[in-house]
Amino acid sequence: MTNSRKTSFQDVRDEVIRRIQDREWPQGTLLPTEFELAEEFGCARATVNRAMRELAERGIVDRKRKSGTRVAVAPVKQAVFEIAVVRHTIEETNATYRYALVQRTLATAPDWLAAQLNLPDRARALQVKCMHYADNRPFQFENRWINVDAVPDVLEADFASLGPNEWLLERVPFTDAEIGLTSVAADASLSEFLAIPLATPVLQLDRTTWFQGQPVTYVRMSYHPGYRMSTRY
Amino acid sequence: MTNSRKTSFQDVRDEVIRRIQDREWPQGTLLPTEFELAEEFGCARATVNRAMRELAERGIVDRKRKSGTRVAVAPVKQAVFEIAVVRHTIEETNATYRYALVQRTLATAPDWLAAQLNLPDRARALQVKCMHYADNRPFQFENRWINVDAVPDVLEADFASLGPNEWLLERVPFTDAEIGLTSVAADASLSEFLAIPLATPVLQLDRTTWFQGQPVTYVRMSYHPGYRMSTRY
DNA sequence: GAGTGGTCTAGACCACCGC
DNA sequence: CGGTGGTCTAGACCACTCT
Repeated sequence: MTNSRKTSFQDVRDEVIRRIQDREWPQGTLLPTEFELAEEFGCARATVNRAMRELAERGIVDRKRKSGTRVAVAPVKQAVFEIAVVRHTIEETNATYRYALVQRTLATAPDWLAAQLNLPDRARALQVKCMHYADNRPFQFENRWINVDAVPDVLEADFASLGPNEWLLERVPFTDAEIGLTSVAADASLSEFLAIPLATPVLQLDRTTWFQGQPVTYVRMSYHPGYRMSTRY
Repeated sequence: MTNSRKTSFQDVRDEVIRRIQDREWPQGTLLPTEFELAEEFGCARATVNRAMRELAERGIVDRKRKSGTRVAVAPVKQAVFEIAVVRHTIEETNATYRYALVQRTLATAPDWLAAQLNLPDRARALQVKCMHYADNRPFQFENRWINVDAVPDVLEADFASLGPNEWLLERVPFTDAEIGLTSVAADASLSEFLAIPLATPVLQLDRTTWFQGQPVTYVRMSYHPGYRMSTRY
């Protein structure tokens, strides 16, 4: 016997998905109530609820009390990019990871950074520039500013062998982040570190992170040309 | 009185998050069992389960049968980019959207496309090039190929006033998609359409979509310089 | 084998919202 | 007001996996 002793919420979920995909329930259709579906599938209402809640989270259906559940009209597609530590990204491709510190400077935060992070006047920031290599080929250039007030310990970190990203993750797990993706032309510095011609198009990811409302760090990560950030959904 | 008549799964979830953020339960800590937490919070185990399942989905904790629940060590942060229809992206900024068809060509699929979409030999593909403007300024250039076998109706669509993206979404909701983001230099065609100098860095999003295993369309969307794809998490 | 999470049930009450 | 989804409970059995 197959392992279908009970009607599971996954059975309900998958069958509803099938009916939607097969146009048995076209866009905008009002679905049966949870009670009716529970009867049809011969299961408890909670089981149907579990299945439908998942569909609602995925944006496949819209649910409203009293109104009922409808097949979503314009499903908002979401692409989930996993932002992992660079080292993991590299090691996943079976390449050898190498880290190199380029510069570590303590200074008062420049105006634009103070504005970006909403820092008080004359706040101190630690700037860290470093490189990440895959099989000894330049993979990513990292340019980071760390809010010293938020992470006083950072003054004792030399970042000689461990990158600031991994260092921070171990100590100050952030609660909020803002990410941006742009395309920029390599300037003189970038072209040297990434070993590419001047003005080569480069994918640049910038991120600002906060811990419980306090700004922690701002970072710009520039990838080697040809890097493709990808995902499925 | 506040509406806290019962211990809700949200209370449990938020309290657990607090303890993790406040380092009461540092990374790697083994959490109490569901039964113990249920006792502590004075609620049913199912309630605790609901809360913990949500944290597991967010990657905040790792759960394993028998082993128990642990605070995730290197929380894999996920960035969710909403891939909306261009028109919505533009109208959200209160700009006026304008669409223009550039080219519509029916031909046999070129080899590279056949390979990309896994099409049979000599399959027909409809190529559609078009522009999306925001307040009459070039916003995005779209270059798309549509698998005619998957969407025969497409031959009757002229795409004169409605873009292929919106047309397809109404008819062939895809089930799977693969997305990539790269940075490219504007070629001659792109520099004309986007009104930018040759070789300007441009953010390019490419996407292949399938409907129940059958390839539907492949599209490259090139954004105007300065476009920043962003999100929070 | 035994401990832990995963799921299901049957019933209950509540919250929202359209009528 | 009444219908629908949202959630909680108490108990049960199952499935995975560590020892």
